[in-house]
Amino acid sequence: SVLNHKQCESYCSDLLSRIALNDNKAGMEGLDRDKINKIILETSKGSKFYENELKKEQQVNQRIEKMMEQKARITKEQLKQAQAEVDKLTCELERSRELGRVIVHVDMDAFYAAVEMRDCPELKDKPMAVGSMSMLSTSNYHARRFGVRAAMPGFIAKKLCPNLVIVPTNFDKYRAVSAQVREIFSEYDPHFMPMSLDEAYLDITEHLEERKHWPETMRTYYICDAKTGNDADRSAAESERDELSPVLFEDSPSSSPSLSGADRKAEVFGTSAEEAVREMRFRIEQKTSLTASAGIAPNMMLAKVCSDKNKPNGEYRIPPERQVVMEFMKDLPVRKVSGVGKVTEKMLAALGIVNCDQLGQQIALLSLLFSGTSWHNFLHISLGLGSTCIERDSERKSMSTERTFVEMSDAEEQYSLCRDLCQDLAQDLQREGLKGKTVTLKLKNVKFEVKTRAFTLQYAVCTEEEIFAAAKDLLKVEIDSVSPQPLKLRLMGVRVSGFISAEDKKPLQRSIMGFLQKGGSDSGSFTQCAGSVLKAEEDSDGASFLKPQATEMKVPSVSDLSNTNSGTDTTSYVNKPAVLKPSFKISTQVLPFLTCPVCNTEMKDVNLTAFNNHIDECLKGSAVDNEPTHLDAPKEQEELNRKPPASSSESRTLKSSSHDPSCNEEKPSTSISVPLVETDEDGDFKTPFFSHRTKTNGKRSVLSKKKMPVCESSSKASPTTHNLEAITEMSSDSNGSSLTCPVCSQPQSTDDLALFNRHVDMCLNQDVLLEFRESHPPVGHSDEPALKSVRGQQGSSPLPPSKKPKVLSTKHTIDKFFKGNAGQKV
DNA sequence: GGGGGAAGGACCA
DNA sequence: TTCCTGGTCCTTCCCCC
Repeated sequence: SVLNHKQCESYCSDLLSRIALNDNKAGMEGLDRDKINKIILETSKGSKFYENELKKEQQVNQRIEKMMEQKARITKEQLKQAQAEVDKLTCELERSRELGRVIVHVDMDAFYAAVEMRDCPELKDKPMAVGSMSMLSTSNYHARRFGVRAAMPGFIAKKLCPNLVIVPTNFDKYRAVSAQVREIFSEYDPHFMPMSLDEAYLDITEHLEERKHWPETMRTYYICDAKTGNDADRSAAESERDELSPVLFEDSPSSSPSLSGADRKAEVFGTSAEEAVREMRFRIEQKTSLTASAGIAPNMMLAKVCSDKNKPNGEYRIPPERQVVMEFMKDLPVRKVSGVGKVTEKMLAALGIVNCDQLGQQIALLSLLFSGTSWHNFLHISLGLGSTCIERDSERKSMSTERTFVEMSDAEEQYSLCRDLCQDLAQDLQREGLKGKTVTLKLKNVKFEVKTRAFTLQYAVCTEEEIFAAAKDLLKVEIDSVSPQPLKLRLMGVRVSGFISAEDKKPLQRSIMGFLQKGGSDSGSFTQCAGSVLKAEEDSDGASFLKPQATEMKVPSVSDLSNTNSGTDTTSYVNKPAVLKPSFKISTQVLPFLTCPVCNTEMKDVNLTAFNNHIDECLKGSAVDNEPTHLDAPKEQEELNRKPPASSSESRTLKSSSHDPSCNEEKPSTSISVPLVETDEDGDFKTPFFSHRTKTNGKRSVLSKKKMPVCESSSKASPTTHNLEAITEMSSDSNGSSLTCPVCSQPQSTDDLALFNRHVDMCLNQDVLLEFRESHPPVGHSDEPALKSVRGQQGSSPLPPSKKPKVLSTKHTIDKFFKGNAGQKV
């Protein structure tokens, strides 16, 4: 109501250019676009989706404006220079033009729809689509006449075509048909490149060479007879299909024109490329009752364009002659070329470029307006050049899973979904034997705004727990960023990328467990990264007991490690047993013997809780109890589950982790013993497994740098938790001017915290640590961050050598922790 | 200041 | 009532040399 006429017009024009009918698809020629667009517009208007599309469109318009301003500043001299460069490059490209390969792009016609029509013949004459009211995957040619096409929401399609039948997708079925088709592809090119279930590139150059010498019998195919041979069991409906593919209309071309005669029994195919491809399509139709279209050309770019030329059930060939290629490209709309989407199309249109001929004429200008990659691509397109080598077995770069749902605002539900996604993804990763270092969380809010948040771990992960540990922290930041408002989501996804190569999977360094088991052989047991942990499980049957503990040990995350149980825990999602499980689990493990890194006492048959307690005692400087106590698992579990009293020394918590809703700040609970916490270069705490940065509301923040609490509940932490704050409290004298070294119990001046830190470092460095460091130079991820957290990074940086700070800064150690947080006490 | 890596957004099929 | 998956490119930022 506030828009004037002109604004309204521009609004509609923006809308249309974005969500209007895209009739760049076979079977959609000559439609009444205005009428269809009006319906789409009316149905979409006012929706959140539409508003977002409009926003995106305005961004594109801004890009175009910027581009036009840039264009206006280009001088004749610049253009001349650019033209010279383009000419030079064109000459080089012409010289290297390769026309010797025969590349085929095969595309099944309306694939999903065709499969459904085949299996349900009554659909054949009706407009139908596959998908749901939310989104359609594809439509048949009847429906396309109404403007119904793939990637259109079902409810809009219904407006366009009220009689539309929407069939749900059945991917198992499509996969099975796809496998049949691929079998045929492999006979023409064993290394064909599938692009999706219904599409593939083939290089049939070698096949054609061989084919030349084939006798006619090898090129003869018999028509499937439903009443004879192997297909005797086929139903009447199936027999009927053979007469006409479900995607074909009565006047559609047949893949085998000569079959229409009286002699329909056999078909002999020639030796040319066209004949070979026609044979392939014939065989596909015989085997699946579905038709395919194909493009034959000297490169992939051209073949792809060609396959669309005579759809459905047709093929088109560009012979390997430069002149013919150039002629073909001349009138080709740029949008027909794979890789040119609606944004690029609009940007080029703003420069008066619609077809490939115009594109070729404007390359010099484009070279001044677009990136090198982009304009080189434009130049290739305008010359009709493309890849002549079908990339085989290219490595997967990422794996992800995402889900769209009705609005979800409840944090607990969101965490639960996040875990489900991680579980699915973990299964997929493990199925393919992949492990990746980067975990990305994708969120789409109810306004359709998409955000991705990622962090890269120090080692590759593949288990649900590991992925979730990272993903939930990313999610937490997003939830917190809008707090106290709820985060309203409509999509969530998790991705793992940065897959490691085979050699990276080798274990590099002993873990803290190996370190603590001084003298014992830890090779093949605990290893430094999750990937290696799994390897250890595979390699060492005898070490199977290590499996859950070793894996789960990696799980603690930022939130696990940065929250001290404040006593008000039950409602918080991070308090779910599933999240805390790792901390519990590890403490129940009983190991043959461990060596205390402080007093160097060897302890036999000790469980980790007892061992932890022992180190606590050592660090407090009190009497060392060399007799390990065994806590039985249920008792320990009970203790760990118990809420710590506000001020009590009775409860012994190995490490607690919770989120206190009353406190907005994070509180790290940094146990000195087993739970793994390390500092980053600045001495701030971070999760032991990764550091990451993320951007929230345009401002970068470092998730790992969770500042110490200015939170009332911090003082309520159980003293037996032994976080650094507690140690400070215990160690500092009454006037706060000195600290007692937790190792040697000697008072040290705090005038220079760096010196104090160095002193603690020296104490800890002695004996076991020194020996360990000498025998285990830091490589990649270290599993001893718990110790590092109190002694700084000196000599034990988890960073690879290249990233190690040259100067051992005083910043990144305990002093900063004291200054920044418990600093007031100091 | 440049190179390289990470993160995040956008585009495309 | 507007999908899912995966690849690529570009920009920005930061660290390191």
